[in-house]
Amino acid sequence: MIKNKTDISPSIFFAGSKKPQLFQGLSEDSLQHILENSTLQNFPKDQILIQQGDIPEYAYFIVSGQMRSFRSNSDGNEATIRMLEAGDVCMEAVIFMGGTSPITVQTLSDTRIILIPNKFMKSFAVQDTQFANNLLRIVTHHYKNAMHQIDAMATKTPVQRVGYYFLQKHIEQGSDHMDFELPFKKSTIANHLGMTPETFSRALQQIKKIGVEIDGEIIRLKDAYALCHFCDTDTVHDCTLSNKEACPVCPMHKSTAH
Amino acid sequence: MIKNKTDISPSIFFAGSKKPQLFQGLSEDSLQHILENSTLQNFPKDQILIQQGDIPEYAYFIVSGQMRSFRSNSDGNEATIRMLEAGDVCMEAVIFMGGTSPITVQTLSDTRIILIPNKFMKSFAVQDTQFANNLLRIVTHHYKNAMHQIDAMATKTPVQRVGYYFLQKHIEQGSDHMDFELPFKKSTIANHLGMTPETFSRALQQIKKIGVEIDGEIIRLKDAYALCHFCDTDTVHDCTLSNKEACPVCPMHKSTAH
DNA sequence: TAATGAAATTGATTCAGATCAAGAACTTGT
DNA sequence: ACAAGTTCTTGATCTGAATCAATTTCATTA
Repeated sequence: MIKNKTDISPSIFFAGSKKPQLFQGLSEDSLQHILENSTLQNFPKDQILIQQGDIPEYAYFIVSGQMRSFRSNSDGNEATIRMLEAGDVCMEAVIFMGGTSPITVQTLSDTRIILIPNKFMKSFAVQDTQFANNLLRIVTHHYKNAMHQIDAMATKTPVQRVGYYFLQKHIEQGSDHMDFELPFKKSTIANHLGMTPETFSRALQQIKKIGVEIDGEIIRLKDAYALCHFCDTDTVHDCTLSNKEACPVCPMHKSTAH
Repeated sequence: MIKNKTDISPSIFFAGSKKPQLFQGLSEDSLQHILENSTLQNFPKDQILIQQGDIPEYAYFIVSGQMRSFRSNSDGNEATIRMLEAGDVCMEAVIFMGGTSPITVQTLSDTRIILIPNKFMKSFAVQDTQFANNLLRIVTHHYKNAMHQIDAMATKTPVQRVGYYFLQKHIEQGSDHMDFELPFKKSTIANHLGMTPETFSRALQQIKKIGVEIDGEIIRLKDAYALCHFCDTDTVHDCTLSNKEACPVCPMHKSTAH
């Protein structure tokens, strides 16, 4: 473990578009205090940072790179819980669960991470209400995503799951862009959506039929409403088309129509 | 909406075995303050308290009765997220998600509920660090359960899911008792475990073969280790048998053996 | 640029769990 | 205690996604 505290300056994550949720609304002092207690470290691809069943030592703030968290059973089957990119935090929820980690965390690329010690997280959450509330917002957000995942696996077809995932990415990257890039390997996304790579691949073929071009990693929408079939009550609010009548299946109109 | 503030006294939930997580560690003043801002109300069976897509107005603390939260899609398929009993809180996570509710909440029996207003929850969480940390603990716990649910649906067979559910209930109700009662209707449990009632029923038949008697709502273990097959790294820590060598499949021993 | 290996696609087959359908067991109320 | 409605169980069938298997495409490195 290389401690190079002096290397960490707030500029690291201010490089990104916006201040990460975890640090929003914190005073400069608080932020400084967090960074002083943390360490910055690089990890190679495919490194396991913590194993399911281990005691969590750190929360991981991703400066650059990709990771995933997953659970695996004795037969070697894996269920991907989250796929993470720069700006995301990981293990921050696990730390407050108490006990050992229910997930394994693994890098998917060379990754630069800020390690925030478990004990510091816990003690600082009690000291700083803003920090506690940031955590609360982040964890509830994860929980919401988990609800979606449960719902998707229980009631949605593979095509619907892929479509919903695409819709989310589309909205994330600004609905004005008609194309976006898959941020992860297809097999990783497939697992996260609870299906095999084969099924994912076949779902892509289906989705082409409703006006979505797929060119390797690049997804291109032929018209702005191509993914509206996959929208739901949670997602409409983030949709810039939602108030436009043109949307063929918008759940906002539906609720009043039906 | 009947406001009968004077009716709410801390004794209501102290009747249960232990102080509910939500109120743990709070000063008497804080607790009083919460109750003064809340209302107590009775609801009949099968009442919808909030619909998916609605703006959450309250967090629900269950004094007595049963509820469930679920998501449903346009085809009428439902995915049960949680099943709740006396002492549980609901919507406390949703309130901090922002936006509309991703879940519908429904009573499963006549139910007595303390309604804590959304706005009060949010403002009090910023005022009182202990309260924020209680929420954090509760929400992370839900999140952990959600992870299990995802994992179970992605990688476990129906029999394994039922077995794991039974193991949890067994541990909850004190591992010394060799029998316990299913707290919910079988079809509700089935849905929560991501299967049809038929599949649940067939899974019960399978489970009988490994030494679990099923007599209506009553589940009786023929030997203390009957459910150990379904244990995992998260659950061992709550298992009173875990340090006993007799456990045939304990993951704690496995990890060192393999 | 060719060679090697990994990832993705495509096809054929299998199988677990959903669905459909009927009957049994349990509740509830009169 | 009986009738009516649930809920649960059991059986038969069907179906969609997993699995198995073979290419194809793409990425990496010699």
